[in-house]
This record gives sequence, C-alpha cells and structure tokens, in this order.
Amino acid sequence: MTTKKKPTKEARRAAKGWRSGSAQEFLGLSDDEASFVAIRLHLAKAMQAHRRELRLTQVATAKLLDSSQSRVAKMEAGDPTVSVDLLIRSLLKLGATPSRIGRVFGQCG
Amino acid sequence: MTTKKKPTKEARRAAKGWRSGSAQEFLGLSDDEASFVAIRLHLAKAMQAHRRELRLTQVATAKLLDSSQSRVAKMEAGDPTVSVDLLIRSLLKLGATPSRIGRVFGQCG
DNA sequence: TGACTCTATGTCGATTCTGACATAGAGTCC
DNA sequence: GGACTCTATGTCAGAATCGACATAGAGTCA
Repeated sequence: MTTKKKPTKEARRAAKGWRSGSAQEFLGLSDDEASFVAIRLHLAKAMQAHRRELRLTQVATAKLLDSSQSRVAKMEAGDPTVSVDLLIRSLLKLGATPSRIGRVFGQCG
Repeated sequence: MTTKKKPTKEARRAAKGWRSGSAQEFLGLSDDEASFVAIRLHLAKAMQAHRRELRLTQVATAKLLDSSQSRVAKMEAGDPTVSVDLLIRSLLKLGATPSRIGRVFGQCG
C-alpha cells in the first residue's frame, strides 16, 4: 500500500523551470513534465498581459494581491519557485475569469 | 517596497475548501476565492473521472503518480490540503492533455 | 460471521512555497 | 552626473503542501 521509489527526483528540480523555444526534453523531461512547465510559462505571460491591460505597475499589482513586487516579477518570469497555484489565484484576483484562464491551457501543446 | 496588511487571512483558511451546491460566499468568500475553490472541486471530479476511465484503483493510481492512496483520495475529494498544482500535475501524468484540463476551467463559472 | 478489496480521514516529518527584504539593472528626466 | 521609477534577482524565516503511515468505513463474497 502506497509504496514507491522515486530515484531521480531532486536531479530534475534543477532543470524544472525553463525557457521554451526549442528542446525542453533535452534533459530527460517527460511529456507531462514539459507540459507542466509550458503551463506555468503561459500563465506567466497571461499574468503580465493582464497586468498591462490594467495599466498597473508590479508594485501596485503586489498590493492588490497582498504580495510583494519581487514575487510579481517572479510570477511574470515563470520562475520555478512560483507555483501554478499562485499564478491562478493571482489571475483570479486581477479579475480574470476561470474560462479565460482555461483558454491559456489550450495554447500549451 | 512591497508592503501590505493582510488582516483576515488565517480566518479564511478554515472555510477554504468547501462543498459546492449552494452558497460558498455564505462566509465572506470573495468571487475570486469562490472561483478558486470551484476550480479545485472541478479538477477533483475530473481526476476521479479520468482514473475511472483508466479502470484504476486509487492504489494503482498512487503508484503511477509516485504518491500514496490517501493523497489520491484527498485529491478526488477536493480536500483543501491538496493544491491545484498537484491536481494538474497528476492529471498530466495520467495522460490528460493541457487542452482537456483547460476545458475543466470552462465549467467553473 | 470473517476475510478481502477499495476508499476515506487524521496525523506528522520533510520538503516546497511564499511574502518580505535587500539590492541591482535599465530607463527617463533634470 | 544624480534623482527618480520600474523591474529583476538572491536570500530567508515562517507557512503550506507532500508522501507516508495508521486506521476506519463500506461493500462484496463464502
């Protein structure tokens, strides 16, 4: 019950959040892992686009989100220390609808 | 400078993950918070539906996910200790496409 | 009834995420 | 040049999440 192995897990984390462009599976990134990175990246872009639509600075956005400017910057950068959770919660707080967020997923492969 | 307040934050956590049906804003749940809960709940349902399509038990699913039966159960229950992150990663590992996951968001209000 | 299978719930140490801070680039205006 | 605004990056204590375990319901079959 509930056992498992998990051999190369820490090794992966290092390469987790990576720029798109060409080959993410250049380092053994499975399809689902690549998709997850793509999702974070696309949500990051959506985040920045949404903020700009609202004509807000990162500082102003941080206040709306009860967060800090540095975290907003990391969100928009698709930094691996930012969870998809945080991106979704933040987009919702900025007024994006679940449907609009859902459409972002459609552009991820 | 990144300052902020955060008065009633812990108070909210208690009521965070709640059954749908009628009124989630019965306890001051803002629209974005309600949406987030709805998203987790819908992803939870999708998770269970997907597992059943694959004719897997929770134990078998746990092995595929490198996780435990208890966590799979919590995922399907929409337990507040389960992040949307985990639900998305799990769905991807089970073979769901980003597009399919995106469509789940469309059914959340 | 008991034995078995599957699922649900509570708890906990270890890991991960988050807001906050400091600080540094890059750009504009004087 | 300096002063200012906006954004980027590194770090860290405290909070949230994770997998694992124990255990308990609920169902089936003999």
